[in-house]
Formats: sequence, C-alpha cells, structure tokens
Amino acid sequence: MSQARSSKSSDFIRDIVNEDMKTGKHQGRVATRFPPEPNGYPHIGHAKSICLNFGISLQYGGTCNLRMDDTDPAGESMEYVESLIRDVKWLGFDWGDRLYYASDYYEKLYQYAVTLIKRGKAYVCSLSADEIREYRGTFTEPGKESPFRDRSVEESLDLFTRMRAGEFEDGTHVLRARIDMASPNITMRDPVMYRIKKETHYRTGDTWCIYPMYDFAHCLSDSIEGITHSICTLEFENNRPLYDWFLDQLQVDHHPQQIEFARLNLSYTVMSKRKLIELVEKGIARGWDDPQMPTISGMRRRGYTPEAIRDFCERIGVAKNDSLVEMAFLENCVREDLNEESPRVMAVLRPLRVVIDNYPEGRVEEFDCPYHPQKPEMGSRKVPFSRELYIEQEDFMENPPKKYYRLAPGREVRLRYGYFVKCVNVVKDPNTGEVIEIHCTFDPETKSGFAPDGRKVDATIHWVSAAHSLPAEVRLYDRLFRVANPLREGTDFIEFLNPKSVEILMNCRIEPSMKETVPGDKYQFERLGYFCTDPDSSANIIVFNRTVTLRDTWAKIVEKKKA
RNA sequence: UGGGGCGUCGUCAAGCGGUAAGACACAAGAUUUUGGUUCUUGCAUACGGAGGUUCGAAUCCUCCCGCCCCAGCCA
Repeated sequence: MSQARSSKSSDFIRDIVNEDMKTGKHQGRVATRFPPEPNGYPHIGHAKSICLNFGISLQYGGTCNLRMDDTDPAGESMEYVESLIRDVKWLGFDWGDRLYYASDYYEKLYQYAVTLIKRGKAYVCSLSADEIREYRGTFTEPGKESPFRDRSVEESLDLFTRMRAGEFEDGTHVLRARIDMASPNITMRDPVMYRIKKETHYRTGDTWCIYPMYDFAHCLSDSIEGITHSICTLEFENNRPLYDWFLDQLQVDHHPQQIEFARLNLSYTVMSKRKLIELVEKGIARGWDDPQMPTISGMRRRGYTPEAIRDFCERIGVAKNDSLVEMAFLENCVREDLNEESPRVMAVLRPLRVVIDNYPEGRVEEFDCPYHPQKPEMGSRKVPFSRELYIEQEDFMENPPKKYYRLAPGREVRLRYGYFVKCVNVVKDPNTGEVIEIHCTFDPETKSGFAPDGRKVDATIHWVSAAHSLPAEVRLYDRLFRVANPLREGTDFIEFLNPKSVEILMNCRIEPSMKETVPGDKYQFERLGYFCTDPDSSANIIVFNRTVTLRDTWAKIVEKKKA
C-alpha cells in the first residue's frame, strides 16, 4: 500500500512535536495512534484525525497505531472494526502490524486497577447510579463523599474480585478512583473506573462482565503502546488531569502527553455518530455508504478520492477554534483532483430528441474525441454521430433570455467534436405545449467543429447519438440539509433535511464507449460534473452517482436574476 | 453558576512586540470546441470590546463581552 504524502504545513501540534524532538523528550521518538471505538462507520471528521495522526508519524519517521478503543460492549461489533480497517487503508495509511485493541489489555488494566486499590487510590462503591449522580454535586456545589469511600482495601479487593467473578448484578457496584469530591473539575470527583455489564463483548465474549471506563483504559492503553503524543479532540480537555492522574498514581514508566484539537464540523451535514446512525435507522440514508453520508464509505461510493480527502484535511488546518468548514471547501478539493484525473465523456441526463434534417438517414460517422482537453496523453475514444441525436433539454430554449447562448430557434451552436447545427424547427406536444423534438440542419463544412469561413458560434453543447447511446440511471446528490448548521439548539436536525438531496434520473443516455465501465470508475460528463459508476449497475442499466457538479457560472447568473 | 477552552476577512487559517501570509468563497477581466480548466486583478488601516505598558501591540497587562465543553456505570 502506498503511504500518503506527509504534510509540510505546520500547526500547534507539530510545533509541540518539534519542540519535543529538539529537547529529546521522548528520545527523539514519535508514536501516535488513531483510537476509534468500533461502534459506527468512520466519517470525514475521523479522516481529519487519521490524517493528523498518521501524517505526523510519517513526517517525523515515527509510528502510528490503529487501536480499537473497545471498552464498552454495547454497540461495538466486528462490522465496524472492518469498516475502520477498510477506510483507513483506503485513505492511504499503513499501520504495519500495529493493529491493537483495548480489549486485549483487559487483564493488564485489571491488574492496574488492583494496584490502585491496594494503594488506597481506588475503592468499590455500592451506591446506585442515581445516588452517584446525586453525590457528584453540581457545577457550583462540591460533591459529597460516598459512604463506601473509606471501605478497607481488603473489602474493596474482595468485592472487585467478586465483581469480576460475576457475583453481582449490573449496577450494584462500581470501582471508583479516590481523588477529590470537591474538585472544581467534575471529572476528578471520584470517577468510575469499572462498571459491571453482563453483556457479550464482540471479541472477548463472556470472559468479562466488568469493563473499564474510557478515562482509565485510554491513558493506560497509550502508555502500554509507548505513545508519545496522544492526540484527541477538545471535549477531552477536561479529562486531561485525570489522564495524567492515573499514570502518575501507577508510576508507569511511560507517560504520553495528551494534546487536544478542534474536531471538524462541515456545513450542510452532521457528523455525530448518533445522528448518522439515526439517518441510517430511519431510512433517510440507504446505509452507511449512502453517497449522501459524510462517511468515508459514503464519500468513496460517491466518487470522492482519498487524495482529495487528504488534501482537504491538510488544507483546513489544525487548531483549537470551534470551526464549521464550508462544504464548498471540500468540493473544491474534490474538483481539483478530479479535474486532473478524470476522462471526459458525454452523457445526456434529460434527453431532448434532435433530428438533423439534412443528414442522410442511415449514415454513421465516428468522431475521435480526446479524453482530456489539456492532456493528450490520456488518449481518445470514438463517438458515433448520426441523424438522430439527444441533447440536454436545458440546452434548448424556445424563448431564450439575454445572455443565454445555447440552442434556440434560428440559432447555430457547435456539437462538441462534431458539426455546427442550426435549429430550424420545433415540435411540440399538442396537448401540453412541451417541446418534444427539434429539427436542425448541419453544415458539412464544419466537421470537427471549425467553420472554414471563420464564423463563430456562441456555444458548444454535448450530445449522444440516439441509436448508439446506452441507457443509464443517474443519481444527483445535493446537500443533505437545507441549512448550513442543522444542529441549532431546541430543534430536531431531521427538520432541516433537504427534501431534494437526491434526485434520480432514469432516462439518461451515455455514449457507447462506456459500455465496459465498472463500479468506481470516475468520469467527467462534459459540462455537467464528475460522476462515478455505482455498484448498483447491472447488465440492463448502468448507474452513476454525481460526485460533484462543475463550477457553473451560468447557473449563478440565473440564480441572481431570480433573486 | 464552579472549572476548562476559544475569539484574526463570509469560511478555514498564519502570525509568538517591529507595523495583517495563504486557501476557499465572492467580484471584475483575459484565454477557451466544456458558461469547465488556466491566467490576471480586487477583496481585514484591521485582529471580540474598553483601558493600560511601549518609540512601536493582533502579539504583553487589566477589566469587560461572546461562543464551546464538563454534572453517562458513553467515548
């Protein structure tokens, strides 16, 4: 697997790593990790963290582990582990043989907990969950000490052993750290370290019925793996004193440094796992890999490339400001990459029949069309031309407004890589008045698109031959939500869904050169956007997803007029 | 409300006491057989606000204002 190019740009985290390298803090070693919980599919927010952690390790010649932070059996599964592995790999990163699981550390963690009990730094508390909450106090009032706080070491040890042995029901006892119930930082008010959960774990099965909490497991997992820089998101800033507390109390010989950065928010979508699950479960998305989803798998299916996503993650930077990055930024990165890499091809999404009156019936010509106007090395393909064609409905207007310079009665345009044609007649449905067919004449002197007399046309439009083109289904995706930030307080984000976030066109026509396309293939449909072949394609019909539109200055002009 | 964090262009984001990078977006123009691409130009006398220190402040100090996170036996 090819490793992604390391980042050259700097940020406050790289500044810290630089400084540590200079001072020899970790003997010049850099070890990071990407530690997802396998309870959902990774999304573009994870991609930011993945690029950061793997990017830093690459830049400094260090390592980056992939670690499943699986300390809560509820909701975790192998399906999610597999999605994480697949997507990190697809993004272009390599963890070598360092795929780890917090669940592999359960025995070690248990022993660490026992050590803490023996040192009087942890105790078994038999308050109920509700009582623990009450005892915790509030932002303004200190908490109260649990009546079990001064339980003897022997009794706690005995109880903890029996908790592990399965003698107690869920919720009857927990193991707590003995810190400070009056701490202004609520995280430090005797946090829970272990809870009883008689639930089958996707990896350890029923071996355990007590599971460590994040704060206890995470710092120790980092320490066990020799992580130097433990990078996480801002909401864990309050937890840092606790991260350090466990490591200090246990006097471990390796104490990683936790550094927090702002998680990514993207406009017109949602990023939280809970909400993505809701979209999947309510059937709003057709699954985790629905091209509308901000998941890595959704974006892959939609046609985004790993290069574009990595470029995006580099360009948004890393800081501590809460940020809402514009979707347009991501789309720009996608277009930039696709513009370079995609072969051009012609497809008509909403066909309008065109008859070239003076073109001989039965005659077929083949035009040689380059795959990329700026890259002749990408080669070309043959596109058949005949008397009956399809063009885009949008490319003809009976009464065109000013500045519209496509086809209209009496007007001449160029068919891309073909002839100049002039509209001479319009056929309408007698009932609806809808234009159902237009008639044109072509100028045989303008083959391949130039007029020997030097006359110009205002527009070049795309087309396909009616008889030779292939049927296709095209799925057009737009932003998932109507508003930039659907997470406004006091509202349900579902209300802000964009009802037109997907439009499925069943009667599209594509040029015959695409007959052998396979899922994942990427193209630019000339003048329309970037599209990729979807796995739903069958022998009967090829299905495409629109990855992103082309920049469309005409659409902008139309928009402005409306406003 | 106690604690923690953050406030620099519409959106991200550099800047680390010497006089506001860059990208996206936006606007104008040039080139163009994609109203695409490419190119050129414009776009913060101003850094949440008010004071102060200094020859000099986005950078240091003081006070104020705003936003985010924490009261799961989630991570």
